[in-house]
Amino acid sequence: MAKNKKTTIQDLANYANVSIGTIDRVLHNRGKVSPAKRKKVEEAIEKLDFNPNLLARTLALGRQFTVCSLFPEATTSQSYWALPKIGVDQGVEVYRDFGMDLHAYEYSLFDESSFIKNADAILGKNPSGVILAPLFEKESLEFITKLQERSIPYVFIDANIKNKENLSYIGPDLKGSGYIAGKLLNSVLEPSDDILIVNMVKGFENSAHTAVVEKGFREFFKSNAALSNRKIDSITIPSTLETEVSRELTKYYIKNPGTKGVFVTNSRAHLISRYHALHELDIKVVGFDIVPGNVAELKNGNIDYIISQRPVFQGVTAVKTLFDFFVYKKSPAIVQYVPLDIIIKENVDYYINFQ
Amino acid sequence: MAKNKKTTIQDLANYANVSIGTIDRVLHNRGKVSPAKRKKVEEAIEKLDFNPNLLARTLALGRQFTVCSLFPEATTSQSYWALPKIGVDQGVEVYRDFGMDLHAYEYSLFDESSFIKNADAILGKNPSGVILAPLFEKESLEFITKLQERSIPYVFIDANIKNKENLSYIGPDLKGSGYIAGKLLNSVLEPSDDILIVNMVKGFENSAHTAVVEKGFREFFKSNAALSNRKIDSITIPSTLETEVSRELTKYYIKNPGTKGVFVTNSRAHLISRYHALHELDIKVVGFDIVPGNVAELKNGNIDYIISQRPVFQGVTAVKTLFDFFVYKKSPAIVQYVPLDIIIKENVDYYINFQ
DNA sequence: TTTATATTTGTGTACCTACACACTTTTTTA
DNA sequence: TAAAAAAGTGTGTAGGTACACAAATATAAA
Repeated sequence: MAKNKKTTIQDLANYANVSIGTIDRVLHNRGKVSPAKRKKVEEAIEKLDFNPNLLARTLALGRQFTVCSLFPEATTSQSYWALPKIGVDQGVEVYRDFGMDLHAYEYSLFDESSFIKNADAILGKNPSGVILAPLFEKESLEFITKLQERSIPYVFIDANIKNKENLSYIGPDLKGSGYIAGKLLNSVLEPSDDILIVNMVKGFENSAHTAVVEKGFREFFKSNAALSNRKIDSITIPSTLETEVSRELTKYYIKNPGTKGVFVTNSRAHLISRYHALHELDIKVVGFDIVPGNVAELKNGNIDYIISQRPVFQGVTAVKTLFDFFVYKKSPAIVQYVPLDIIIKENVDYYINFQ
Repeated sequence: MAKNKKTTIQDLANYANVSIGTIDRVLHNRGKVSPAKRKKVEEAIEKLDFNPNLLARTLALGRQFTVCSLFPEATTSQSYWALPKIGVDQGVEVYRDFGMDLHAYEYSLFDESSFIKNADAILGKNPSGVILAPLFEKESLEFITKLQERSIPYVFIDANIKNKENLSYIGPDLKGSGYIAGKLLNSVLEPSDDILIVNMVKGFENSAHTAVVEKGFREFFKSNAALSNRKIDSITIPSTLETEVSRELTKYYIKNPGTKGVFVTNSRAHLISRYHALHELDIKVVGFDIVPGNVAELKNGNIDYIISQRPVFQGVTAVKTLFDFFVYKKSPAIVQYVPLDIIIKENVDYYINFQ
């Protein structure tokens, strides 16, 4: 053991009777060392339990890591996409003194060309790494092709495109999240109650995403014969405007008065539950993510369960993944599923206070 | 802005036409600077947006932080106390190059004198800070008195002693955790079903702890008139041995056949649910913590809900709290409640894979 | 005005690593 | 065998900060 003080390269040099230059050549396999001395040095490394000091190394190398993020724009501080951004900022803050540096870019979900424009801007920066939320599949593919040409590593966050050369995907297991939603909604319904799945799509978001969530949801009910003869409809509302949402829901509920549970496949459940409250409908709601709107509705009882996919943590993890790759050359797991937190009125505050 | 390269003290010196020595005196309020130069330097700090480089500072100071932890012993790698330990190890690993250094001590829950012995050993080390799980209240009070005499900062983890000079408490809101357990158990029971609360106490653990959890649990049922006429008993089993547990449960269940739900106030729910499975009893179980025994029982359906108080995260947070205090002189919140995660069969794996 | 004292300011070194460069020793080739 | 090439080894410096110490300047006392 003998780890009173940390072993330095000078300690190694003293032990092996060589200069620190030779130590360095051995450590970094830069050749030009006689077998005899190399052996002595390796013995020293072993005996003195040497670990390079990351601080001194970072300082000596003076490297700079520029990371670019490309996310959908957070229209207000209330919206979901504000959260991963906060996480990325937090992560970069931690590694700032290690030379990490962030340029955040945003694209509009209503405008593919804004994605392309920002992607090009990122390429112009020639970053060390990229964090991408690939909600536009086609444009994302073009972008990552160019990243690969330039050997710029990238991670996907929140949404995944499979079988690509991304370093890692950091986000939820979409199918699993739907399955859990199914279990939760089922737990607050009677066996005969009908269910509605609402896909509320904003702009040109990739709908393959919500399709997987829906599939997981339906799978829960299929997995249990006793539950599988319940009616489960799904509708897509191509807007987040109150009037549009209101009209679509009214249209549906008038035709389907047996609906007792709603599953909203993204973070906009509060738009639905507010409608229910307004029209005094006793319908259970399960949705995603701890955004302010959902929290308020959860607390006043209009939403029953929120599933959180830890958006802040996703951002932090994405940054950490890139850093570990740059500095420690550590290859991350290709898929890093975040925990899916089950949030109810009674535990939501603990989550809010800790992010 | 102009943050192309980070501002260094040399940059400040150039801007203010002084030496870096003077810069340092201003930065650290070491006096002996003429008002004129001080003003110029302060202007430089402002204009150039200077932030000291933590790496270089740490290297220059060469400080060493010795942290000692004092936890109950983890009898096997399966037991709860293995988890906070893992967290502490992870945290210390992060800050190792910043001079942080850990000595972990353990005490037996069956032997107060082992607590005293280890506490004395820690005092002998004269650490920079201490992480304490104060499960023996009296002995803990004596220990922290001595820590205070020596001005050694300490944090409580997992269990709290209120109104002490601890830097912070990092752990669950015990009352809230009981309340949530009540809500969860209620959600899987019929209104007329009876409930049993099991306090399984090992050694001389502080039972005030479980009393608070039980109080929170009962409060849930009191808060709702419709639920408050259900029978809720509680028993204390002063052992974790299978034969003891078995005898106590048999005794109770024979006299109380209406029992349909059990709440176990600590991490030993699997001992109860195994008994249920063995005796083919259809009794719902809610307990705490993702220990291997509970995970297995959750997966095979004998436990319905596990509430996790993020033990690993508690350890990490405790270390981070001390580090921030040492290095940034940042005073933490006196109470840092960890999120209370609701774990079911369907989401448990995400939690396991991420710790 | 000179000396003594206090105040202010600058310099050098340590912390640890990485790498360029220079120097020394050995081996190869003419 | 001398010169050239190759291999092996050591030195110096940068990177940013903190602090001891030296130096310079200003103020007070004689």
